[in-house]
Amino acid sequence: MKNIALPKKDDFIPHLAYDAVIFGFNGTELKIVVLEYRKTNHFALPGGFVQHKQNLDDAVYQGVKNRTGLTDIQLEQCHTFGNQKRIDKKVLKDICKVHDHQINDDHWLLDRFISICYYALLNFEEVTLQPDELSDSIGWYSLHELPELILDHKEMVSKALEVLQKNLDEKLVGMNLLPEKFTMKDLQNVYESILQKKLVRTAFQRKILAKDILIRHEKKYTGKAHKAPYLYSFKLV
Amino acid sequence: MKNIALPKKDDFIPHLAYDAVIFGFNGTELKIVVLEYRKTNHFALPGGFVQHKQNLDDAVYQGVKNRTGLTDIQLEQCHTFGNQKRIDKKVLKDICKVHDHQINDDHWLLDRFISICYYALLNFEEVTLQPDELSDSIGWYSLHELPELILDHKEMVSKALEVLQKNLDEKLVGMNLLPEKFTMKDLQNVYESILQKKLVRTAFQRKILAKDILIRHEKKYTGKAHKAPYLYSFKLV
DNA sequence: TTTCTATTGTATCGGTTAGATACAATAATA
DNA sequence: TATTATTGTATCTAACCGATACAATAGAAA
Repeated sequence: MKNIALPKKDDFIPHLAYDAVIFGFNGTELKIVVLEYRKTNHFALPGGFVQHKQNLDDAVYQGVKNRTGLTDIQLEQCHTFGNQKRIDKKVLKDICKVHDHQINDDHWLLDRFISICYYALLNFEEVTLQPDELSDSIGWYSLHELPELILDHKEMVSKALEVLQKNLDEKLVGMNLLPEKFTMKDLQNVYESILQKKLVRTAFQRKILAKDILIRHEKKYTGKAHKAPYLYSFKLV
Repeated sequence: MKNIALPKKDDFIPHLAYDAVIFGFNGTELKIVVLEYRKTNHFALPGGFVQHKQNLDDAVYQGVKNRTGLTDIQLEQCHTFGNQKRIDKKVLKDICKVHDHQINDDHWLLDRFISICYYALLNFEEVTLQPDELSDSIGWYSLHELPELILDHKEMVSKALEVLQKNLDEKLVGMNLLPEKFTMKDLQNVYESILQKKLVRTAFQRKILAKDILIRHEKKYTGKAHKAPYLYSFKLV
């Protein structure tokens, strides 16, 4: 393993970071991307810093791409976390030590940081996560089985989910959360996973069909002993 | 006029600012607080910087209090503006020059800043605005008659209004915007000003009364030749 | 082939909500 | 006393949602 160079102080806006809550759906459950820093047992959301010459939004897009391998994702801001206590020197020292960097207490990486939290929603099955060199592993974790996260990253997840739920009806169409063709039950599963509650099947079907956003295709024969559901796709506006 | 000391670089987190959109209601219209920097003809939202030892929320509360004289206001975050181009060296130089401070192009106040935008709602009639020493004037401006604002402050106003509209039904907005006792029409005016559209009178009245959040008091005789409306106040939960 | 079972698609009933309309009550004026 | 503008409320209708019912399956079991 080669040692990673630390980010250079002068490249970045000091005291400012971003973190991203990336939601994915695997057909059953809502999951989020969490990465583990090499040999530290520290789990965290993908995050990073903003360069002096970068737009904030661009920095987040690029940074998430670099750290996860994900491209073409639609990130949206959800909250800025600015508590003065959101700092944990031990965590960062642990991370740096693994790469043979001893940093002092006054190193800029150990400063107080304000972090702007973004979130995204994407199709779990159409992407491959690529951990960067800092990370030992990167993976999808179920919301109910998250490892302990560093700093206030757990709070960020809660906030992102809250914002996602609030905007669900406006946001979902066009989000490539499902394969091209899907059943009504598949779609209902997405809603239920995000809203974290059961929906009434008949009312859900009626509501979605009334929106007139779906095209009905052939039936999907699953081999099960019951009526086969139709497949649908989203109407492209 | 005595000269104002510039904020000291080392006290504050560099490149980081906040701005606040403070909504008030005068019985007819929604207005916001805008201040004018002395003798510069530059109008801006009240804003400032975050000290190293301050929580972000606290910094905004304190800063808004210092710059406007407003206390006990409930500020909420609405968006963080991080475009790299949100900078206007001329404006800041103008402001500093008035106070006999010549600043060079590389002065930290002319750096690129990321600004976290907050908003608040308050009772127009119960507050007195106190401009700070930087400001020539501070005042309430109708949304439709805003002066030209520096940087992207106009965009901040739009964003804040959007967030306010989205959260209107949960927020019980009138509470902060109306005098203790008010008529149903007063409350409807608040809603209409915020939503920027006319509401159906009878449906509005029915909806609000159904919420069971109002106490009905005596009638209000205005001297007009028609039935006098009841006065209401909010039930304190 | 017939029967059985689980699931899907749709219709219907009742309750709630909102816009539209109607109208009685009323405060001051002509 | 008649007039006028506004307020408070009731009613009609349409839209929407949960609950329920039920027919239409697709395959397995008998």
